[in-house]
Amino acid sequence: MPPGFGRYDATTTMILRPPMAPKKPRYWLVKSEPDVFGFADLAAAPGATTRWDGVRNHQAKLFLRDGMQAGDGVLYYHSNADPSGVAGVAEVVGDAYADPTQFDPASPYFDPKAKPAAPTWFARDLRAVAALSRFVPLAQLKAAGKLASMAVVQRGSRLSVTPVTPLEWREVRRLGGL
DNA sequence: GCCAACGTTGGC
DNA sequence: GCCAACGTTGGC
Repeated sequence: MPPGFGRYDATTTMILRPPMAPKKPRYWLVKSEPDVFGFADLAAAPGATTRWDGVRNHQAKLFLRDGMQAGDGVLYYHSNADPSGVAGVAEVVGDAYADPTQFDPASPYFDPKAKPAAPTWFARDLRAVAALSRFVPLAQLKAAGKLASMAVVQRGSRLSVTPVTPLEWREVRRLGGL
């Protein structure tokens, strides 16, 4: 090992890993009932973008607020549908912000305990990227060995926002013809 | 529409 | 802090 190696190494590390290095994309699955707001509704929205609000589960909130990053990939899943399954791909737009519905007494998502100075619930904006060429029904997700660990195929799974691994992301897209 | 699986609420 | 009751989710 040459003299001065440590200093050289420190310098290269600075160059190869600058403080502003882009973050690795993460992947998620969100559930929505197509009778309420399906992937087609998202694609037809202004800018193909909508506010993802009304999440009232703390675990899902943490994924939404702290896990998601702008640009992350999102699998758009239709729940309570015939059949249920993944309909399209979306992306995370911008940063998390306080969910305004928690402060709105007229909203079904109103939370009387929530304080504007310290919001309880958070929202994100999601933008439709592409419908799957082939809808991927839940039965197909369950039959795919690579997807056995996905939250959505687990019995009794109710979380409306769940993480997806890069491998799962690629496999669902492949099954969907993207 | 049924009902299993969860999460939350509230009495104690 | 326990836990029964209740409400909701979501597959089927």
